[in-house]
Amino acid sequence: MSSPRPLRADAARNRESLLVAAADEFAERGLDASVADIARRAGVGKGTVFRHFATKDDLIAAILLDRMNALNAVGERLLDAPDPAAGLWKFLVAAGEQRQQRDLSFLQDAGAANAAEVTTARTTMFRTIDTLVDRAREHGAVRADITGTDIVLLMCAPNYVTSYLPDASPDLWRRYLAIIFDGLRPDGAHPLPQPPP
Amino acid sequence: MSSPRPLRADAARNRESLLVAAADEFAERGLDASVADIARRAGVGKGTVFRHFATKDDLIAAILLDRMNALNAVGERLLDAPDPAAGLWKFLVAAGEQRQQRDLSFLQDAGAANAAEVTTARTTMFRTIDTLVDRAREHGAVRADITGTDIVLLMCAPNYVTSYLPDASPDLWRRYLAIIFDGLRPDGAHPLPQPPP
DNA sequence: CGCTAACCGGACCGAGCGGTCAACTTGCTA
DNA sequence: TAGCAAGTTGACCGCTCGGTCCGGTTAGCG
Repeated sequence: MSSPRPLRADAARNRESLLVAAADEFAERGLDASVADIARRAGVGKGTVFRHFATKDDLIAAILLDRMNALNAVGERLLDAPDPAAGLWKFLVAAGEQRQQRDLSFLQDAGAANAAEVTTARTTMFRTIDTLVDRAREHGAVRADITGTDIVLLMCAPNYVTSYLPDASPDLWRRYLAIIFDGLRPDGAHPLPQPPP
Repeated sequence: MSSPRPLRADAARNRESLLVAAADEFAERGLDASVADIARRAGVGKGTVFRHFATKDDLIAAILLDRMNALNAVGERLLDAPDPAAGLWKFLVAAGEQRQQRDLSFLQDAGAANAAEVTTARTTMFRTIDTLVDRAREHGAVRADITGTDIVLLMCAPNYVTSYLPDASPDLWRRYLAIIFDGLRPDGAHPLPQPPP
């Protein structure tokens, strides 16, 4: 199901430049960074962008896919960690570091987030996290009333909250990840007012 | 420094319609809801929008101001609550409920967020929260290494994380507020990796 | 080395945006 | 109730955007 013919050398180079230029440009200017600016940053013409990605949404989907696959690789490597609690923690740190380098969370709001490939990558990630959390729970490292979905939602929060303070330490998110992680621990847990989603 | 002449009756009515129509439209379509759509929703012409608010940013600033003032009123009323822990909790719930009704957090990203009036309202809110947190800390209800700024940042998180699940219970944010609040408690707290901002 | 299919670039298009303006309507006051 | 300042309106402007297209360029194979 992949390409019948490999990309020409220059085309492959341009595709890669475009992907990183687009990621940078989106990180700086937000969701409505213009395709023209992305092309300029990559050092190619605007037409080249649309040759590689039929629409702007397709470009966003490709970026999303790259990042999710990277995270999935980390998660799967952590699945058989000796200490499940540390495994979950390391996964959350990896996710935070990815977003520290370039916060592209808002790309999830674009229509591209529903593209088939992105959806399957997301499903894979959800399943990985579910397993990570199950093991940590069995190990007594997280409270009983927490699910994988809870972690999926909460993992984005630390970077989000620090984005309101653009000139703070780039590592500040680690503080809030630690606070939230403390809230996930079994000791001192209070009953939750709402069931998990 | 206020208006030398009161607004005409129909103008005052239109201004109010515009404010709620704009809030609704922004909540539905995000930051780039068009002025034309807002005008249509309010049942007025586009020119009327610009008579009341010189630019789109001014309109956003007016909405922001309304919401912050409402929250400030709640906070100040809670300042002399008998139980400081409950006071802080109630404030966070009020903030969550405001965002549950209409999530307009992204308006903070607009240039309008730096308008003079908005900035002073925000400063007021920060000071109120600082006091709320100080009292709760003295009362032993939150851990010693937490500041008011921490709460300012974290208070937005519960609604944010649930926005990734558009079809979940509208009260789901209360679950995550409770988890985060558990992380703020003194019992079972682990040392934090980063200093407060 | 020469041929050609793949690739590139940027002028161009229509749509939609924020904002302006001059002609028209209406609430308020004397 | 008459007059007018205040308010309203929608056509209009300049601009930027995502996306198209075709003439010129180039990588790679035989």
